[in-house]
Amino acid sequence: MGRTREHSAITTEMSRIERMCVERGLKMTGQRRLIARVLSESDDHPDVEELYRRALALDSRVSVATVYRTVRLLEEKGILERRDFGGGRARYDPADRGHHHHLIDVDSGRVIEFSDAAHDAVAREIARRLGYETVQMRLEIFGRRLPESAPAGAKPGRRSV
Amino acid sequence: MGRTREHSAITTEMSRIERMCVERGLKMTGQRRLIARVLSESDDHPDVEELYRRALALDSRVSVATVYRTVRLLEEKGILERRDFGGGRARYDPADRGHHHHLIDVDSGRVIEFSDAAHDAVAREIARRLGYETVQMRLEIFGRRLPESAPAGAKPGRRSV
DNA sequence: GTATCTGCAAAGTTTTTGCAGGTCG
DNA sequence: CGACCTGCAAAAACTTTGCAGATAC
Repeated sequence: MGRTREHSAITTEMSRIERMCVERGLKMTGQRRLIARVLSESDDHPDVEELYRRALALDSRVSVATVYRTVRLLEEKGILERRDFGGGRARYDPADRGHHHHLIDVDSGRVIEFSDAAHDAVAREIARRLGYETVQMRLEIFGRRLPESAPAGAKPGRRSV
Repeated sequence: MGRTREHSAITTEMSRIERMCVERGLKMTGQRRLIARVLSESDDHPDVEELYRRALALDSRVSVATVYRTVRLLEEKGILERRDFGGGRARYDPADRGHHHHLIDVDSGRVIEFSDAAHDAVAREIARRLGYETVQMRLEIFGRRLPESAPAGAKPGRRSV
């Protein structure tokens, strides 16, 4: 919580997202740098409201309108992906984190994130056969724990299968 | 445009969705019957606006508010599934239709339904590897039309259907 | 310098809700 | 009859936009 206020101090380092912005020739303003940093430091799927809150905590010189404008810009540039998890708000996910899907335990409600290149290839091939190039995809599996040799201490977290 | 106009004639038959409502003990009003019928006769994924339009064409004694209230009710009862295909509007899909996935054209908003046994097998195998038995799954592919025999004048619009 | 960006607030969209009257069971 | 439903319009929730001043390159 207690994020120190370094403000616009000796920020020698460029955030991961900012680097992508620069690579794409975007004009970098203080606000964009700020939002890029917030995005780089987030490993969840924040909505605009949440991004705005996190940005404000670092520097008050930013408005919601700018957050909206920036995420839209970054989405157009392929830096962010917009996700619709329901709930009426768009949520954002840096595109360089790779796709991940969700396995939802129907009994406990727990969500396991995973990624699977083979699956994605299959899905992309389906799209191609239908005449489409895949821009984004979302797979949600609802499942029930197998009673088998279940490893006892299974921990939540991203997994590659 | 030639939607058959049986109107409120000798509607001896109960629509598919209406039957599901009755089975769940819902009070059936004229509006709910109407909306149930529209849903039963639709084989796409209409949003509320579109449902309202189709309902109005059959009987003018219905309001958007009631359509919103009804789809929410039917969703809670498991009769409808709410889909987020982007475009800002929720779209609805009767839950009793067979298992299928969706390919969403990000430019036109059009939705293509498909099913693919090979894909489902892959997904089931992923779940099994994670220690889960698949109960249900949902795949949504967002794609852009491949420049095959594409006519030159296709402009990416905000959305259509 | 100049094209672009930003904050503010007002306007747009989509969905929900308060209320008075109407309907189902 | 009593509980619930509906229409209407106003409100809420989320996102976009017009404009004047500020800023990056």
